[in-house]
Amino acid sequence: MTNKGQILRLLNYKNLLKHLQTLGFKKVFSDNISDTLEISSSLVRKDFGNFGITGNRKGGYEIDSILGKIDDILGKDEIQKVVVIGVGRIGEALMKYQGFMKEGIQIVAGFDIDPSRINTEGNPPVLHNDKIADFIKENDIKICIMTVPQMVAKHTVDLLSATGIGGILNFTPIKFQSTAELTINNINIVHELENLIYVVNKQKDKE
Amino acid sequence: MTNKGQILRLLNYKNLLKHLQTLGFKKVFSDNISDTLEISSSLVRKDFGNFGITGNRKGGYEIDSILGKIDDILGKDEIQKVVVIGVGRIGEALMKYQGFMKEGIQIVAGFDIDPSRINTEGNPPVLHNDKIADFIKENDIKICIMTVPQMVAKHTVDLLSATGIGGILNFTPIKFQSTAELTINNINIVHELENLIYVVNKQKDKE
DNA sequence: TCAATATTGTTAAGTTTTTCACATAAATTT
DNA sequence: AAATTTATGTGAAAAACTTAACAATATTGA
Ligand SMILES: NC(=O)c1ccc[n+]([C@@H]2O[C@H](COP(=O)([O-])OP(=O)(O)OC[C@H]3O[C@@H](n4cnc5c(N)ncnc54)[C@H](O)[C@@H]3O)[C@@H](O)[C@H]2O)c1
Ligand SMILES: NC(=O)c1ccc[n+]([C@@H]2O[C@H](COP(=O)([O-])OP(=O)(O)OC[C@H]3O[C@@H](n4cnc5c(N)ncnc54)[C@H](O)[C@@H]3O)[C@@H](O)[C@H]2O)c1
Repeated sequence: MTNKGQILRLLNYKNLLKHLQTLGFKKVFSDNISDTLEISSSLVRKDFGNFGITGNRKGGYEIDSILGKIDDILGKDEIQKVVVIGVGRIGEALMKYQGFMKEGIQIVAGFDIDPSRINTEGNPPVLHNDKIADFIKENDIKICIMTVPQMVAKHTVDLLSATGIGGILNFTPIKFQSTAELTINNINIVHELENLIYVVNKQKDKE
Repeated sequence: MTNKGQILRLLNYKNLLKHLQTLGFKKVFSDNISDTLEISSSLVRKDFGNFGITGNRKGGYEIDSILGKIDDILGKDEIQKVVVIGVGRIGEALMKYQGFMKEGIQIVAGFDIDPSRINTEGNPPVLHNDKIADFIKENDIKICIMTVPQMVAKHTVDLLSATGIGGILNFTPIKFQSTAELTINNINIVHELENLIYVVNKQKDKE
C-alpha cells in the first residue's frame, strides 16, 4: 500500500504545509499542494488516503491536523538519536549542522579512528572508534551516518552490522545492499552531480 | 526511451565494471552485473540496448568497450567545470573533496559573501559573491553546487538563473522546480535521514 | 560437422506508480 | 429548500518501469 517515494513525498508536504502555516493559513486543498510540488492533486489525495489523513469535501484539509498526523506517521513523538562514524570533512559538517534538531533528530556522538579528531568533551562528543559497539548498545542507537573513507567502508559496515544497528545512511561511494536486519541507504553525491551534468548536456544538445 | 533512474544505474554499472577491471576481468555477463546490483539481468541488457552497448551472444560484453561507451554517453571527453556557491561547512567539504576529479569533474571556484571566507589564491580559489555572474560567463560554467543558507537560497537561484547557468545541485532544504532552461536537482539530507528512520522503525514494529 | 549449450537482444507480460474521471458530500447561493 | 458549486475519496485507466520468456545466434565439444 505504501510505496517507495511516498515518505519522501510526505516530507515535502510537511515542509510546504509548515510554510503555509507560518503564512497564517489554516486550511489547504489538494490542488494547492499539487501545484507547488508539481504533482497531480489526486496523488496528494491518494497519499493522504493511504496514511489515513482525511479532509472535508468542499472544505479541504486542516493544516494543523495533517501536520500532526504526518508526525505520528514518522514517529516524531520521541527524539531519534543518531551517531556519525568518521568525523572528517563531511562527517564534521553533518555533526555541526543544526537542521536535524528541528526535525527531532539528535546527533549524540561521532566516532573516529584518528586521535587528533577525538574530543570527548565536545557537544556532541567525538569518541574513539573502539567505543562504537558499546555506545550503540548502551544508548540503544538504531541509526548511524557513515562518512568514513571508501577504503574502510566495508569493514565499518561489518562492524556496525555486528552491533545490531538497524540503519545506515552511507555517504561513501560504495553501494551497499540492505538485508532483513540492516537497512543501508546510499547517497552518492558524485553520481548526483554526474547525473545532473548528463541532463544539462543533453538539454544543450537538443537546442 | 531513456528513463529517470537509468543514468544513475549506468553509473553503478560503471563503478562495478571498473572494479572487475582492476581484478583482471576482461568480459562480463549481464548476470554478473545483475547479481551484485540486485536487479534483473534483463534490465541490464535493456539498459545496454537503450544506450547502444552491444555484446556477443554467448560471449557476453567486453568490459573495456562498455566503459568506453558509458564515458561517451556521459560526455567524459572533456572535463566538466563546476563552481560552489556558499563555502560554509558543507560547501568547503565538497570543494576539498578529491573524489570528483577522477570522474572528470573539476571544482574551479567557490563563492561566498563573507569576506573571511575569501581566498583568491586558494586552489580552487574562493571568490566574492559579486564575481559570480562574470566568472560563470567568462568560464562558460554550466553547473554549480549550491550550499548557501536556506534564507538566501531563493535569491541565489534567481541570481544564478540570470547568469544563464544550466544546472544546480541544490543542498538547501528548499525544494526548487526545474524549468526548460535550468535544471535544479535537490538533495535533502535531512529527508534522506528521516526516510531511513521511518523504514527502520517500521521494520522494528513488525518484529 | 552437428548437436548441445550458453548468453544476448527483444517482445510480451507483469508490476508499480501516477493520473483520470466521477460519484459523493459539504457548503453556498438563489 | 432546491439548485449550484466545489472539493474529497476512490475505482478504473494510463503511464512508467521492471521482469519473464524465448527466439536468435555464437561457442564449445563430441
Ligand atoms: N567530502 C565530500 O564532499 C564527500 C562527497 C561525497 C562523498 N564523500 C565520501 O564521504 C566519505 C568521507 O569523506 P571526507 O571528505 O569527509 O573524508 P575525510 O578523510 O575528511 O574523513 C574521513 C574520516 O574518517 C576517519 N576514519 C578513517 N578510518 C576510520 C575508521 N575505520 N573508523 C572511523 N573513522 C575512520 C578519518 O580519520 C577521517 O576523520 C568518503 O567515503 C568520501 O568518499 C565525501
Ligand atoms: N552542513 C550540513 O551538514 C548540511 C546538511 C544538509 C543541508 N545543509 C544545507 O546546506 C546549506 C549550507 O549549510 P552549511 O552547514 O554549510 O552552512 P554554513 O552557514 O556553514 O555555510 C553557508 C555559507 O554560505 C555563505 N553565504 C551566505 N549568504 C550567501 C550568499 N548570498 N551568497 C553566497 N554565499 C553566501 C556563508 O557565508 C557561509 O559561508 C544550508 O542550506 C543547509 O541547510 C547542510
